[in-house]
Amino acid sequence: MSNGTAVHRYDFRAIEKKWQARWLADKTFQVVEDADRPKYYVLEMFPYPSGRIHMGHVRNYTIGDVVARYKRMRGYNVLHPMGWDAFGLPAEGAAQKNHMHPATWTYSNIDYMRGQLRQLGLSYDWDREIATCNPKYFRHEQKMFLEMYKRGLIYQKITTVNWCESCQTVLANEQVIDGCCWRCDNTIKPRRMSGWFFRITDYAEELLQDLDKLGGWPEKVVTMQRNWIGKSTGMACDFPIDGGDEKITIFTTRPDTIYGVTFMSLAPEHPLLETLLVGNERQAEVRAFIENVTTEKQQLNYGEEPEKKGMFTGRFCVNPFTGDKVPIYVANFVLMEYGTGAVMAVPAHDERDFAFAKVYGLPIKPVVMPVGERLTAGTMTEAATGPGVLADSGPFTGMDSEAAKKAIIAYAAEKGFGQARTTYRLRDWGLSRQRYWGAPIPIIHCQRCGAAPVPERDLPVVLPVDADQTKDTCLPLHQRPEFIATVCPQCGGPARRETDTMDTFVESSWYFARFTSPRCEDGAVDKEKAAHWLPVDQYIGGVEHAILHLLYSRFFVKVMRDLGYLSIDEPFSNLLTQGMVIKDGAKMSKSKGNVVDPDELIGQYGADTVRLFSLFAAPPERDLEWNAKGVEGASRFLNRLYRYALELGDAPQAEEPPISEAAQTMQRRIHQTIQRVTENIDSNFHFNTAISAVMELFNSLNDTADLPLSWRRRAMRTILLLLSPMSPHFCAEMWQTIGESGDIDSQAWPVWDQALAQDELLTIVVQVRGKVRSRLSVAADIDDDSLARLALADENVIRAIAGQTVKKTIVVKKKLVNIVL
RNA sequence: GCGAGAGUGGCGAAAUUGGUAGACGCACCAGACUUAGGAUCUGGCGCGGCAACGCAUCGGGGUUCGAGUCCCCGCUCUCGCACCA
Repeated sequence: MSNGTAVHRYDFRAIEKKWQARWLADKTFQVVEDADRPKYYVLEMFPYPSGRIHMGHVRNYTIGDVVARYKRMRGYNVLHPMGWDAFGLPAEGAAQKNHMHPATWTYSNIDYMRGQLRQLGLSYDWDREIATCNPKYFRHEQKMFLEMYKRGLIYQKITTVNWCESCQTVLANEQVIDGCCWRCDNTIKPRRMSGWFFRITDYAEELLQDLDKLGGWPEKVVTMQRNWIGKSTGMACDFPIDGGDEKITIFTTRPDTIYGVTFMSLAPEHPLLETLLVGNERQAEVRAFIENVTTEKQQLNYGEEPEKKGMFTGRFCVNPFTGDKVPIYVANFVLMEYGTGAVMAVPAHDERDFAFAKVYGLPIKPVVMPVGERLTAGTMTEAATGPGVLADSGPFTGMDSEAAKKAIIAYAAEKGFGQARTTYRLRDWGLSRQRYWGAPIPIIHCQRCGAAPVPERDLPVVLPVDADQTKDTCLPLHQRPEFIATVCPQCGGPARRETDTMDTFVESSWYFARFTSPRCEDGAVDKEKAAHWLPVDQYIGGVEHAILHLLYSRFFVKVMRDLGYLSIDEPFSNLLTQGMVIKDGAKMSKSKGNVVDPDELIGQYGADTVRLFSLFAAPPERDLEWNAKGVEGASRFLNRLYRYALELGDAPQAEEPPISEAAQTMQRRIHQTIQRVTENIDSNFHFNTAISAVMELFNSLNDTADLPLSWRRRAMRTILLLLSPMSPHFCAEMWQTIGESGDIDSQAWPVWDQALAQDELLTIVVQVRGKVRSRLSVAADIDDDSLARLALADENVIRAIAGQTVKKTIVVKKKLVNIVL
C-alpha cells in the first residue's frame, strides 16, 4: 500500500489497541449488583481452550457482545462473563505429544485465547473469568456430587463398555469402527465395568413439563429435547411362564391390542432367559443364537440396523387376559434398555411384529378394527396401527380403542397382574471417565464400609502430578498407586480412592451459575447473587448442544434448586442458536482445508470490520457463508464513515441555520433509522438488517447536497451510536473525531420520535387489475375519496383502463389504490 | 420411516397484519480522477424487448381486487431421532 492511500484509511491497529487498553485499565465492563437498574445476564457458551479461537467463536461472541453493549446502552445492568471449559481429552493427547502436563498446555492456551478475545473488543467483566480445571472451581462440583450422592441422585452400576486392550481405555460408540479401535485397529471387546450415574431420569417428567416454560427457545430445540426424553404412557403387565413360578413383565403403549397377542419377544440380554433355558432341550441352539446376535450387534456401525431375527425358546407364557399359551421368542430387535426388555407381540397391529410373524409363520390375530373395516388375518398385507373398535376382545369387544386402553389397564390393576406405567427414552447420565484430565470423583472405596464419600474438609480431591513431568504425565488415576492408596474416612482402615474422573459436561452444567459469584469460597454460588442474576436472560451458542449441554444444564439447575443453591427452575430464559460458519458450502474444518484464521483477518482488517461483516452477512440463526470480498465491503464502509468523520472534525463550528427542507428530510431519516435499527435488534437480533438501515442513512447523508453542518453532525452522531455495539472501537474513536464529548461507552441508546419519523408525503401505488401502473405522491392525511379520484385521473391509469368500466376501487390507507375492471 | 426447518437475481440476503418483489452488500459493466490503481468517486445491474410492455419468488392447482406471504398436491435440500414396543 503506498503512503498516498494511508490517509484514506483509518488506523485500526492503533485505534483498537487504544480502546482495548482503556477498557481493561478502567474495568469499563465490570459489573456489580445494582438495585436501581434492571439486570440483564447475557452469556455465550464458553469455549474449550483448544489453542486458538475459530470463526465460529468469533461469530458467537460477536453476537453476544452486541447484545451486551446494546442492553447497556438501553439502561440495563449487564452481566457478561467469560471462562474456559478446560478439562477434556485433547489436552491429554497434546500433553503427551509435547511432554508437558495437561495443565501447562491448557493454561497456556487460555492465555493465548484470552488475548484473542480481547483483540476482538469483547466487553467481558474479566474479573469473573473462571477455568473449570481449577480446583477452586471443581471443589464445589465435588461437594455437590457428595450432596447428590447423599440424596440418592448418584449411584454406581456395572455396565457394558467398549474396551480397547492395546490403548487401555474405554471408547465411545462413535470411536468403534467395524468393531475395531479407530486408532490402533485393535478389536474392541465389550467389558463389564463399574461406573457412576446421575439419576437424571428422576427428573424426566419435570424436564419434559418445563419445556413449556421455554417460550424464548427455538421450537426446534424444544422439540428435540421432547423427543429425546421420549415419554410413553401405557401398561406394565405380567405374563406368567407356563410351567414355572416366574413372570415376564412387558410394557406396552397399546393395551387395547392385548387380545391380539400371538407370541412374546425377549431381548437377548433378558435376565429371565437363563431360567427359561435351564433343562430346556433347545438350550444349545438358543444360546448359540443369542451369542450370534450379540456379536452381530457389536460389529454394527453406528446407526446401522440388523436384519430382524428371532428364535423360539421352546417355552411358553400365559396371556393373563385370555389364558392363552403364547410361545416365547428371543428377538434381536428387542432392546433391554427400554421398557422391560420384553415385548408382547401383536402382529396385526405392530409393523415389526407383523414382519416377524410373516417370516416365522406365526399367527396374526386382528382385534382392533379401523372404522368401516373388517380385518381378517388372511388378507392383511400390513399391520393396522391406527385406532378403531375392539373385536374378539372378551368383555372389551365393541369398545373404542382409546376407551379400551383405560378399561384394560383398570382391569389388570384390579386383578393384580398389571398397572398403568410411564416410560421414558431418556437414560441415566453416565458420568464416569477413565481419564486423567478431569475432576476426580470424591469417593473412597473401603472393603468394610463400601463406597464412602470423601469428607467435605478433605475437598478438593486434586489430580496427582508426577515429579518428572516429562513422561507419562497423563497416566490415568487407576494406574497411580500413590493416588489410590488411602484410608477409609469412616473406619480408618486401608481403602482405595475412586479413580474415575467426571465427564466434562458436568463442569459446563453449572458454570453459568458460578459466574454470578465466581470467587465465592463457601459454596458453588453465593445464593443471593445467584438469585439476583439468574436465570440467564439470553444464552447464545451452537445448535449442536441442543440436547447434551442444554439438557444437562437444565437438570443441574433443578438439582441445585433442590439442594438449596438456586431459586430458579430453568437456567436460560431465551436461547439463540447461531448457525455455523461455512465456506465453499461446507463447515470450516482443518480436514477440508477451508478454515479462515481470525488472527489473520483481524491483522488485515481489524476487529471492527470482522465483527461488522460477521453480523451483516446473515441473520444470526442462519448459516453464514464466509466471503473474503464481503469483508472488504465491510471495511470499505467503515473507511467511508472515517473519511466523513474527518471532514466533520475539520469543519469549523457554525451557527445553527434555520431548518431547511433538506434538514427536515434528514431529521425524518434519522428518526426512521433509529426506529428500524432498534426494532430489528429487539425483535430477533437481526443485525444484518439493522446494519443495512445504518448504511442507507449514511448513503442518503452522502447524497444530500447543501445539508447544514449541524445536521451532518447529528446524522453522523446517530450513525456512530447505532453502530457502536457492532464496531465498538471504531465508533468510540470517531465519536471523539467528530467532536462529541464524553465516551460513547457511557451514552444512552438514541430514541426516536414517532411524529418526526412520519413522512409528510406518501408514495401511493396505483394498480389496475392488480398490476402496478402508476405511483402518486400525496399528502399523508389525504382521504380515500380524493385519493381514488386522483388515481383515476392519472394518465398512466387512464391508458391502462382503456375505456373499460371500473367495477370497484380498493383503497388501502397509506399504501395503494387498486382499480378493478 | 418419524420429527423440525428451508427453497427468492451470478452470490450473501431484504420484503408490517396478504398490498411497490429483490432494500443493503458482494461480484460484474461503463465512466471520472490518476504516471499507475486491487484506492476513491459517479452511473448501471432479475430475465426478454428499441420501446410500449411481457415474464419472474422450487413445480402444479386453489382462495383473493391483490399471494414470496394463506390453503391443497408434489419435488428438492438441510438438520435431528432412528428397531422406543
